[in-house]
Amino acid sequence: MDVRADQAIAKRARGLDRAFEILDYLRLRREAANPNEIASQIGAPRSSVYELVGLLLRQGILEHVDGEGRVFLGRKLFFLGNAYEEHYDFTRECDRVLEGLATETRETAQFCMLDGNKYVVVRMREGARPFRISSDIGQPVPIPWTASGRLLVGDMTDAEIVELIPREDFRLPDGSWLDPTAFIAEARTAAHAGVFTFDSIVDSFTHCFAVAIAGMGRRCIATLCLVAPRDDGVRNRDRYIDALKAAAVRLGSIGVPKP
Amino acid sequence: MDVRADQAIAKRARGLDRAFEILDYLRLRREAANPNEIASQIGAPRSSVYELVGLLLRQGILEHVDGEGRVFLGRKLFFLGNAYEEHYDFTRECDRVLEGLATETRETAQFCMLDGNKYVVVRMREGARPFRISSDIGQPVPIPWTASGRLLVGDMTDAEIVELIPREDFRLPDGSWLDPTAFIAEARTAAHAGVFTFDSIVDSFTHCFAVAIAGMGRRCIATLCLVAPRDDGVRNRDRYIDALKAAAVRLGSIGVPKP
DNA sequence: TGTGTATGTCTGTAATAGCAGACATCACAA
DNA sequence: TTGTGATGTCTGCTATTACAGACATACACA
Repeated sequence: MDVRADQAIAKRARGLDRAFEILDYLRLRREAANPNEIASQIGAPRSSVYELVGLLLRQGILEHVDGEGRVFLGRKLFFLGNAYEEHYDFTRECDRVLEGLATETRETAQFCMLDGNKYVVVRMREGARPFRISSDIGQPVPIPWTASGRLLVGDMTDAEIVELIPREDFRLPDGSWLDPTAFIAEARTAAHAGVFTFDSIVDSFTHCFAVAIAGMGRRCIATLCLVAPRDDGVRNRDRYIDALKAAAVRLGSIGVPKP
Repeated sequence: MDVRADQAIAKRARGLDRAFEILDYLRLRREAANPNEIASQIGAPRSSVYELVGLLLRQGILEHVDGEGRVFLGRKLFFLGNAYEEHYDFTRECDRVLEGLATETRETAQFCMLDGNKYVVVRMREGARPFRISSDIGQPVPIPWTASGRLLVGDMTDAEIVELIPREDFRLPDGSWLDPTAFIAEARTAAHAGVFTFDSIVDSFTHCFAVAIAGMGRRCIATLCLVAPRDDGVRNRDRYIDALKAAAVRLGSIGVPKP
């Protein structure tokens, strides 16, 4: 019943890969689940999931969340994540920079990165508007849907870009098809300028501004963005870009491990 | 029957366990390392570590940090840690509370938890003194060495406490031996009062104040602490305890997943 | 009552993962 | 040059594991 008809023979998955599948499933679900449900949702054998969940519980990577059965990400992941954060020491300064951007422009400011082959908002500061614009933190979004996406893949080769981004992610929310070649061309332009702006393609009322933040090795490892109502965006274009570029400079040492 | 001849038979370790051994090693080392060094440091076969590091790199759990070979904790762990943090939503309020405590008392305020069988400072706000007192974030410390330790194990049974804490952790930094029975007695008193204070046993000049923060199910899942010079601690004892208790109330809903 | 679904446990077994160890480099010192 | 240690790759063997599937239980609802 669960035999992948078209594909090759169902291969036996590695425990480690399954384990991280479980963790990622819980992360995106943002809610506890019992092993049974995890198994059915990620399409893994129940007995395997039960065993792995047991192992992960022993490690503190997962935790029992209620009286019965349901588990969620555990404290150990929190500690490991903190160690990453501390090593690449950007959170503190990043929050300050976002604060400054949001105050100065009154628009929503975001710090974004790639998570594997998706774009995610890592940190955000909402603007000072009656109706604020915001996004979900940590929610994966197809790279081609975002201004930052152009910058984040800007230093890859054409082949790397095509290989990284799932083909279906070029299908935009409105149903139209973004030609990968056109996307790559935009990425090249963006990488060269260090900035990319456009009327958002995930809605009809925002204009997005993104600037690149380079890490140690020249690469664009993150972006700073402003999300503005379209008319404001057009009106303040130069000012916003200047503000973003100045902010990016402040975060310039990002990605450099602390001394 | 489980023949637990610990050292006798060289057991073949599970990949998952080894993987988390690697992650924990890097976390505590706080610096990148190459697989060869990791293997020798954690006492694992080189070939196994090379394979596991490869798998973890593919998953984004580890990342190459420099041109060659050396790896450190990866971005995926950061995302997973963030998801934990968001779910148990305490960081933001916690930082505010620490800020308030540090401002009000001018002493160093800390938020502490157990990481497995060790005590760790999770967040900290230094006090407003010419010579500030501080600790390393995330560094494991033997539970019996700390005031918080009494509270954090206060809801376990005697047997659980003895099983949890490695025997050598009852050897205090000054070389003296803390009888586990005495420690457990202190833990009982602390659990009952919800507070524990003492002249620190890791140095000769601080007095520590700790209050319990209870999660959903009555348990003490974290503590708030103040670390003061001894004379100040004695002088302001009641005031500090009141401040901590008030702060703990503000964090009372901690551990409750967001609605 | 039976029937179906959701849950957790336990087993046997083929597939494979962890390991030992050989091999190949490179850097540097003697 | 030779020697020594640190580094990374590769292979084959077998102890272990990921899996299928049986079993057990609890709770629906007809």
